[in-house]
Amino acid sequence: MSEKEQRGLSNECLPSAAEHRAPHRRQPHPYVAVDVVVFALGADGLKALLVKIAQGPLSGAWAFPGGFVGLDESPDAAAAREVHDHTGIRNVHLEQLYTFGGPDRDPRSRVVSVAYIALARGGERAPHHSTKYGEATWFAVRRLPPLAYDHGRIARMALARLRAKLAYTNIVCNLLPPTFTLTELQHTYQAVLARRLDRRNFRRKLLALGLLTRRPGARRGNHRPAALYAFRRRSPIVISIL
Amino acid sequence: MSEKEQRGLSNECLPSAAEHRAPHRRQPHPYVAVDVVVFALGADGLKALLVKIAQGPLSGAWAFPGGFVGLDESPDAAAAREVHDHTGIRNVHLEQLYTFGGPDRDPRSRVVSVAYIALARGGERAPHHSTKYGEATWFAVRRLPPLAYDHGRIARMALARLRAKLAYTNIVCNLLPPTFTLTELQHTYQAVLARRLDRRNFRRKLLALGLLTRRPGARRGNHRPAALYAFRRRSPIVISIL
DNA sequence: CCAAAAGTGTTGGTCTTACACCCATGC
DNA sequence: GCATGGGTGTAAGACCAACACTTTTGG
Repeated sequence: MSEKEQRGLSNECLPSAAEHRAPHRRQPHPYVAVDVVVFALGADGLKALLVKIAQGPLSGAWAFPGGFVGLDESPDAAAAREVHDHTGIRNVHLEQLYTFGGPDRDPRSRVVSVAYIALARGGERAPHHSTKYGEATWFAVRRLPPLAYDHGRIARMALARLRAKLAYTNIVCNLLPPTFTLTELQHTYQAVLARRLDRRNFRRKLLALGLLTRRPGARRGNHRPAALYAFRRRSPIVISIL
Repeated sequence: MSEKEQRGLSNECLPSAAEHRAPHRRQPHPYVAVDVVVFALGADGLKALLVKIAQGPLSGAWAFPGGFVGLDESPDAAAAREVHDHTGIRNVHLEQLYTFGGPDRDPRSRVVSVAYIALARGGERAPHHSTKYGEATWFAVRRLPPLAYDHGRIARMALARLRAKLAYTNIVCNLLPPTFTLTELQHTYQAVLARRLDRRNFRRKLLALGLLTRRPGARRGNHRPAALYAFRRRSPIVISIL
């Protein structure tokens, strides 16, 4: 994810180089921010983390965690920092969602915001509450409150992207613990997709893909123990899963 | 860390809390630019527009057209402006590709760049040459020269995205004139995908989808006239095509 | 022995792929 | 009449969706 893009030295040689070479130097220009949609599995379905805006005219409204991109950090790093600050989680899976930059997103100042999706492994955790960060809470994605700014749009796009990628990547491994049962895997799919899948077809398909490997031991509960599996590879793979 | 300071005081948590703090804080922050990969159909396959960097250490190198995003325009508008300035084309199909923003892309000024894909209808046109913009040329995507900055990466990502979207959207309509023959449509797919498709299967599949409508008349050449078709809708549709 | 979840196969329909021949036209 | 691209059908295999019963365990 880290975009170490070497634009090179004087980037003002961008394609349209000449145009902005000197002229735009030192002129007011948009701020750059990130907004992060952090998804996690809760007991009752897929959750997303929201924070309550503490100041300004929109105080009290809910929004996704986010903040400015510093001069010396990439948007990816800024997104990772935001996730860590709000959840304490490091090494979440992060991927860029879309960049929103309309001049009227926020009437008070021009902000171009790079939205990210983050997937937190192993279910929701207690978010960090503090005066610094204000109230933060996990909401069921099906019952999000009204969101500030254009975050409603971000929410819809994030969920659509996540659902789409479930079908053709191994992205789901970022929502699961290292080992899991096939039923847990299926429940994860069902929680994200918000629809039921046929157990027999699901198991056959997933096993046939060869992405999983059997792990020793079993999950024991009140009933018949379930075999444990893990993803053979956690690096992103593009394959037709569903 | 300077990271924290950059982001402002208390609650950078608010994704946009930061935003309304922005006006009060005047500190250096990254520039925002766009880079546009303009695709068009040429007689011998898919083309992309490149401009030659005229100034700076990389002068002489090729890159995609791009430029800074002004305070009062959206990245989308900036991308459209770039395309128009270099090609004279308005109303191209534009879609966001990815945002690149590593801090070390430019030692002198930090630039976060939003990359776009643009599709020019009706084949390549003579690009605008001028002292302001320098030399601009259409290159076959299979034989792009070495590119400045990380534009090689942008090129690979743009082509991969375009190919992927051919299979599940009606995006191809943005590369074609209003009416076209099925053979022209197939050639467009083949040019982008760089592989051959079976004519009978292709025609059956496309017609079965119901996205096309027959147009009166026929394309006459040296041989049997070909029926003309048009897309029923040009608004983006998500459907499995291939 | 009962409840609850784990585990397993088959079948019918649909979709995909591969492939060969006739048609309409301009020259 | 012939060269060229336009237009059509079919058959075999792969894939997908629907569906019910047996197994294992804890209590």
